[in-house]
Amino acid sequence: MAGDTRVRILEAATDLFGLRGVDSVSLDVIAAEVGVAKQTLLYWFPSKDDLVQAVLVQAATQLSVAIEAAIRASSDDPLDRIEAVVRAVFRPAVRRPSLLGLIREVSRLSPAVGERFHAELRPLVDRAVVYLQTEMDRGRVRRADPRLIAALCYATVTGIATEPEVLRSVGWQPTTAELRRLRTELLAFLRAALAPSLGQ
Amino acid sequence: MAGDTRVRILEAATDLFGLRGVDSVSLDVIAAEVGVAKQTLLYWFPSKDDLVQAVLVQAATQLSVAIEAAIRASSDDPLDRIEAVVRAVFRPAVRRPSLLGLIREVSRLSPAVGERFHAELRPLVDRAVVYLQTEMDRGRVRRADPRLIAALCYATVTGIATEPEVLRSVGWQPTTAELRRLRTELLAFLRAALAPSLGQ
DNA sequence: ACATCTCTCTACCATATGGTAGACAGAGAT
DNA sequence: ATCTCTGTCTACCATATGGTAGAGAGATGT
Repeated sequence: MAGDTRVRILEAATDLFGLRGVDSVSLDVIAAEVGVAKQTLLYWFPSKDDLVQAVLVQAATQLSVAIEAAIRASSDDPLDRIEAVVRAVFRPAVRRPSLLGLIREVSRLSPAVGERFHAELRPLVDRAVVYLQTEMDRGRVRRADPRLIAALCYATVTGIATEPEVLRSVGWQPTTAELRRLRTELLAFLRAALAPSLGQ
Repeated sequence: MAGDTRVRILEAATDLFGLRGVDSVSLDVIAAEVGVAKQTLLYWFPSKDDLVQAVLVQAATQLSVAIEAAIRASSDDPLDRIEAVVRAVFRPAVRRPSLLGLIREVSRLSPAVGERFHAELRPLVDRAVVYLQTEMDRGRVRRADPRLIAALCYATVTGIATEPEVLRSVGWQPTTAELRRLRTELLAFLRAALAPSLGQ
């Protein structure tokens, strides 16, 4: 069972960190969740910072992979492609609600950890910005600052996926039917926001 | 100077909680920031939970007031009105970046605190949903689920305002000029997302 | 048989944290 | 003058937390 414990620790830590925040989750709690002594955690990850970093890198990798696959599988039309990416992010985010919440934690951690995390995602971001720019030039996406459009799309998706409070405020419930509605509305929202305006 | 200390505690706590998270900020740190003994905090707010609650209620009230004023002062057109609200939220959010970050904390706190916070904002949310519905009926806002549209707008604004990491990822810098650009793009994004589609 | 390596554990420890107890100083009120 | 109330402080405490030291059990290689 080599690595089994390590994997279980990573999964539990991902959920707990993403759900309740890194600082609010103690090593004891994670250990209890995994069903192991705290020492075992510190054997696999020499310090809490190491564990946090490993969790973040793993999350970044998972998202990257899902997104890359969605891009390759999608059609040529930019709005379809963006929809495919959103769907790809939405799926793991729903199966594991802590995933995106985790990313919000980055801003609170040490700059070093944040830097490592960014390095992991940088190529993806850069490509997205370049892609948006070319599609704007071709008139298939509303002309705007591609950097900020990328950030806004990300903020919308992450925001809606990580703020259960907001959805609760408007009477939304986390059922499958409601979830599908939410995804549909999210996609329509983004399509409208990105569609080229008529005067070009 | 009655209440002066109390106010200073509230302000420091708002900033620190919003910036670094409730659990990561100790009473000692807040006390040091205010320049006062920890005991003085516990004199004004009997426990940390009480302080958290007070901070949240104050933030909710501030936002409510700013939004109400913006609504009253705005024109009849729904997109203009929404723009006015966004500007109203954007201003305090920029002056005090911790304000919106604080709201994200709600989901992590005890349900009781969350409930109290929601009660404060509920009327505002309900009115927004009703308003969106009527404007959709009048054909001045893209037809969709008004509850989810409200949540999506909120997620977009909050997301972009509270995720400096994302903006940094795309090379954005927090200068005044860039800030204006961001606000402009955000408003254009929301306008596009909310404008009625042409086939009605 | 022995040594080594891997993995998990129990037993501690130093520090930080939320909170209690109570002293002390100043301002009115009587 | 003394009592009381308000606001701030110092001294302390119980607990939780990240981390260290090192032992024990089982597998593996020689």
